[in-house]
Amino acid sequence: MNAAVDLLDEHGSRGLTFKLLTERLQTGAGAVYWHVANKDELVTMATDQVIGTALERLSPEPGTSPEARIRALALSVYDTLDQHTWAAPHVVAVHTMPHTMRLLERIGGMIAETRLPVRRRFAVATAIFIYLTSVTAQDAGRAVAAGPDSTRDDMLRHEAQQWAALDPETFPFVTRIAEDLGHHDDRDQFLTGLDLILDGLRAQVGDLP
Amino acid sequence: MNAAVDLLDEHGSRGLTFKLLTERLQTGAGAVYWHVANKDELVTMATDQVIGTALERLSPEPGTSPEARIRALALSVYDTLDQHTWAAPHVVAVHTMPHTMRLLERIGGMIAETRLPVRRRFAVATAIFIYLTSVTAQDAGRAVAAGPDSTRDDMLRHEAQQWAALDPETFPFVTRIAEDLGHHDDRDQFLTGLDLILDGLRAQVGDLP
DNA sequence: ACCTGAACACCGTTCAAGT
DNA sequence: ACCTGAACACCGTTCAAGT
Repeated sequence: MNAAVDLLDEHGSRGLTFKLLTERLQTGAGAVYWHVANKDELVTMATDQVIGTALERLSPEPGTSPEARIRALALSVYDTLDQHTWAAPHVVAVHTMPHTMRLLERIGGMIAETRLPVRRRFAVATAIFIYLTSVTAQDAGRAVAAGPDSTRDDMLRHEAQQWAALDPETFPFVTRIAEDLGHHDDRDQFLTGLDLILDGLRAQVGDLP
Repeated sequence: MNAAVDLLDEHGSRGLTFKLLTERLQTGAGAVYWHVANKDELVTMATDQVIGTALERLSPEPGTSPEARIRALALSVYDTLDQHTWAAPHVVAVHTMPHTMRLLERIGGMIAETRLPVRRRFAVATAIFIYLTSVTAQDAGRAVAAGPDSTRDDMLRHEAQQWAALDPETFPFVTRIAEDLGHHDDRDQFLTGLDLILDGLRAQVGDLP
């Protein structure tokens, strides 16, 4: 399984083949199939393992507000998945896997410390959980699409140029913000959305220290 | 291209093969490759076309607040992508495609009607755009994972049982909300997160009529 | 300019046989 | 119980040849 994570880091989920895996493990294909049902399950298990490392690396930080700790937790997961860009798109299928359950449990625990009404806890905790996993997946997916050959900046510059080249009459907004895209950071962007959600949460709870 | 969308609806992006496509179009593989570079590009173009239909089906609804119109737009896209579950995961790669640009333009235009400071418009508009596309992608991805054989309810029930079966000591939150998962609706869930974001937006703008 | 379709390289999965 | 590795079915992509 660790070998699978390594190979996925090197080649991505598409680039991982049973040939590569059996070569590295010095075994036959059947050996792998004795432990997993198919390639999907293999990648899913590897993905859950990555989620596990994100939880491990997090320091407790007691004393701070639940919202701040949710923020820190979300960032830790974001950064970890950013290092394993192949993993994020598979978090979808992983809702029932052990480490991913631990992640939801942590978020829920923090929400429970809030003065949010009990009946709203499920909805808000899963909303944050879903925001976290799915936006991370999208950002990581874009990083994969960019490829290791072209740098992220090159790609953003290229995209910004395409935006700027659009017709300003039909695309007044997009053409005007095209240059903002140039110095855009996915991580900041992720935080902006997360903070909007946390602001919404505070608004529902009533903001007191 | 329309044939591609139909086949994708029938078989999903994995199930779409050049064999199926050339049979339906009564041509050879080379004919398809004359128009697209590879399968990825084919699916990307089909995905953008789906986004286009989501924008088409939307009625203008003038007079309502920008936030309410963003909500309606987001729901339209959500529902359309929900009917083409194969598409959502590919919206990532599509940020530069024509209809997807129109979507961002629309959101941005509505944000511009808000009293949000100009320098924050880019960040907030893309935050909403990213929330919309990526959460939709996750929900749709889960629908694909469930498969057409087992119903959604069966799957949720099964997942809820797994949650309930966890150790209540280490998973106090998850086990307690397990039953909420039973009558859970992805669409409501999507709205909960969206409303949190819109609440956050209103909090930043100052809520006036 | 656009299409044909056979050929190629490759990959996930299976399975009879081994230990 | 767990591993071996050859064999199978299939699929994306290419390309010389056609119109």
